[in-house]
Amino acid sequence: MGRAPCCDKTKVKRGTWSPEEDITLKNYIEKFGTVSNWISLPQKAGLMRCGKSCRLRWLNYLRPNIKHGGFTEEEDNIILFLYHNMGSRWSVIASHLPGRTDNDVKNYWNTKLKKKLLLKNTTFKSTTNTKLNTYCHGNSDCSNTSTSGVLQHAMINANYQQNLVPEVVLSDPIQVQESGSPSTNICSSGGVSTSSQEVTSLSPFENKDGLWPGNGGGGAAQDDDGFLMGLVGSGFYYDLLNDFDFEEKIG
DNA sequence: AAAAGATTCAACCGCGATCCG
DNA sequence: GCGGATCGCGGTTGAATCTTT
Repeated sequence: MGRAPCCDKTKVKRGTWSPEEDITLKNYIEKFGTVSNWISLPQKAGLMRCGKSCRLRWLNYLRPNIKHGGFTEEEDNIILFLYHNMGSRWSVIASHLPGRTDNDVKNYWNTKLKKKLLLKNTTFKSTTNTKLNTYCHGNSDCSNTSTSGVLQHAMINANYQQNLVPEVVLSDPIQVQESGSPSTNICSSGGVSTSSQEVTSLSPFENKDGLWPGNGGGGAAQDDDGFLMGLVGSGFYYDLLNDFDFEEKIG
């Protein structure tokens, strides 16, 4: 015996919503406020629709302050970052992007960002003096970096198993100077550990347990130009999109 | 100009989680 | 504590639109 359907599909309209239906639904919700029971809404509002369909239409399209299309580069980075660290948890990812819905983010990932990654998912290379665009947090001096409260929030609160985050292999090792707590020894295989050392590769957000860093530690790493590489709390982050573009940018 | 192929994205589906009597 | 009802999510579909041939 299968699962009972949420509504009688022979008695509800399906497919694209008409402008009239949109107005009816919007007017009803604006008049009566937050919906406590979506299943009974269509009947009350006079819509020949399934309650789930109404909910979806409201959340993904009619709700105020919804943004469609035109994802910014920062949004791309946030999506990439969160996807690589927690997988396809679209609602969580969308919650860090004001005005974006999980459906929008999912579609954007499946149609554009994923392809972008596949096209460039080869060896990651950097060179000396290449300025990684990093996000940072905690005790770090973030003056030279792009910061994001959204990401800081995500980093502190998430504790997901690290997976899929590619290691950045540095074709020319760089000398970095760490400041802050020496306990921020989280980068593997030649990563930043103590003051002034050569770094051959960067493994973001990996500590000895293979988990995301918690809140604590903190420190800053600079390359030999004084550019802050960006230890983040107890972790490290580099800008995925910029890294993907390294070979194009550097040649 | 037309056909074919590719892309986009709104909407649907079904399942696990949560709520509530 | 149990079980049915509902919610919320991620995966998938398919019609509409765009691009290429």
